[in-house]
Amino acid sequence: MDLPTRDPIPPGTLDMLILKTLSRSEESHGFEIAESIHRASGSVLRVEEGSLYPALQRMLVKGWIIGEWGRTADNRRARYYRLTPAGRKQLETEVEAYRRVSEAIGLILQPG
Amino acid sequence: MDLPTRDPIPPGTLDMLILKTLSRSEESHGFEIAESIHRASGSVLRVEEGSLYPALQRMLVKGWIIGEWGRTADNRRARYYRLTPAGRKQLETEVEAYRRVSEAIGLILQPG
DNA sequence: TCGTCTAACATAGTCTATCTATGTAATGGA
DNA sequence: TCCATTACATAGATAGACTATGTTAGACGA
Repeated sequence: MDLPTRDPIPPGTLDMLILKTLSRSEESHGFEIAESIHRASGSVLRVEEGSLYPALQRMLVKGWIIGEWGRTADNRRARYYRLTPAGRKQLETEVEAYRRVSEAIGLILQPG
Repeated sequence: MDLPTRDPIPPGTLDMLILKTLSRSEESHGFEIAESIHRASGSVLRVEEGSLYPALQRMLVKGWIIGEWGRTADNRRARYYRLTPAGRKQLETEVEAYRRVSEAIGLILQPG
């Protein structure tokens, strides 16, 4: 029983989580982003690669992030992503909507 | 511009919201459930009929709710649903998972 | 230098769940 | 008799995350 605690990413929140993760690091490559989300969530959430990379592609196309090929510390190829101003704006929008809906659900779940 | 404030139901939460709504009323028919969710959410969330009725069907099949045809106050046909013990258990499970994931996302969204 | 391992990226296809659009039946009122 | 409304129902579209699989290139031991 050493499987790590782990829930799937709720549909609709992945972009927000990636954007938020990028917002607090100068730049990151894919694996770093996934690890970062896992760690920052207290090991509750894990992004699968099959979700992560398509999401990064979509966000590149939308102009929310830019990506540049580079080298990791141990000299491997990796694509480094960073937020654009549009991405920062999008993050704000998504967090706002997330909080609104979250509070609404909280109201419904209240005991009573 | 009198469109009511309204966000879509986040995927994966509809069953929980319906179960919770039923848990606080002896019994309700479909329209009442939808109105109840809308009202209890502070008019933020609205369940579309095309989501509501299929969800009720699924939950009938799973044995989480039972439904009986009856009459509304103004003598219209309506199907009245109520929770089963299994439905009550399911509600607990879903709320627990929802809170766990919610907190995890909250951690990630923390400023810093 | 050979062979294997792994990191990192990529994508096709599937699945789940909500939404839009549409339709039915039944009741009450004009 | 005709129409509006309530309540239920369902087909099809759509979105988004998952599983499964594949590719590439560098690391590293023998």
